[in-house]
Amino acid sequence: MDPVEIFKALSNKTRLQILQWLKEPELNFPEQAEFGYGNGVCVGQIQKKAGLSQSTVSEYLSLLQKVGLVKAQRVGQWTYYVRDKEAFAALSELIETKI
Amino acid sequence: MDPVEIFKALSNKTRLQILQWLKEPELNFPEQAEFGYGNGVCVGQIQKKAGLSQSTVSEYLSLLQKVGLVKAQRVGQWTYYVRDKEAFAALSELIETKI
DNA sequence: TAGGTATATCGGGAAAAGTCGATATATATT
DNA sequence: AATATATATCGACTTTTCCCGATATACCTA
Repeated sequence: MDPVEIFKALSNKTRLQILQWLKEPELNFPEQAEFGYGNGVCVGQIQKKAGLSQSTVSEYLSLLQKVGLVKAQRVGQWTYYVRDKEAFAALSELIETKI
Repeated sequence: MDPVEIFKALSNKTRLQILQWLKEPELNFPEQAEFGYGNGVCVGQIQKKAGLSQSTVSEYLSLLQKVGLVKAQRVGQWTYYVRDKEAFAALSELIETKI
């Protein structure tokens, strides 16, 4: 858990938006319904909603995963992403107690 | 309160360090003692401890103030900075509830 | 008002981040 | 094996950040 890297990851409007969307997947990614939400939301859905290029969104997601804010899971040809709730709780705690 | 700007301000080792120092001024800025801690810690003390140039530290502090993480107060020729506790509480809250 | 001290602002060069299109890789289907 | 689809990686270009020295401004004191 490197705070500087985490804050860098959060210093971007689109990435922040993605995280907010992932807070309520059913609401924000209705097209994901036919594949279920059990594993998370796949890159394509997120890319479509973000409106940036496929490569950019893929990089953003892997960055968010690298710093631990989301978890990724490959299922078939899809990679599903979910918000990591514990990471946010830990970050919140850190902000009040350490910074 | 613009989250992206706040996170940008926090995305720097030195700025993060300064905020941590300001959490315990008596401990981290003993030389400030002779002027008291009532108003906060002045730029010179912070600059000396950070080891970066005067201009850089001055800019960092005014950036931290712009996004609301610290409060500044001019007293004579000195500008004193203090951590804004409420801002951190609000940020912590935002991280758990909105992001 | 002249000089000293503390802080702020400006201009710039180097490094990092943002973003893209092109291409590579992994998996699924025929 | 060939093709199609989803995702990842690469190379390039533009914008932003980092950090400095030089200079300006504000305030204090003689």
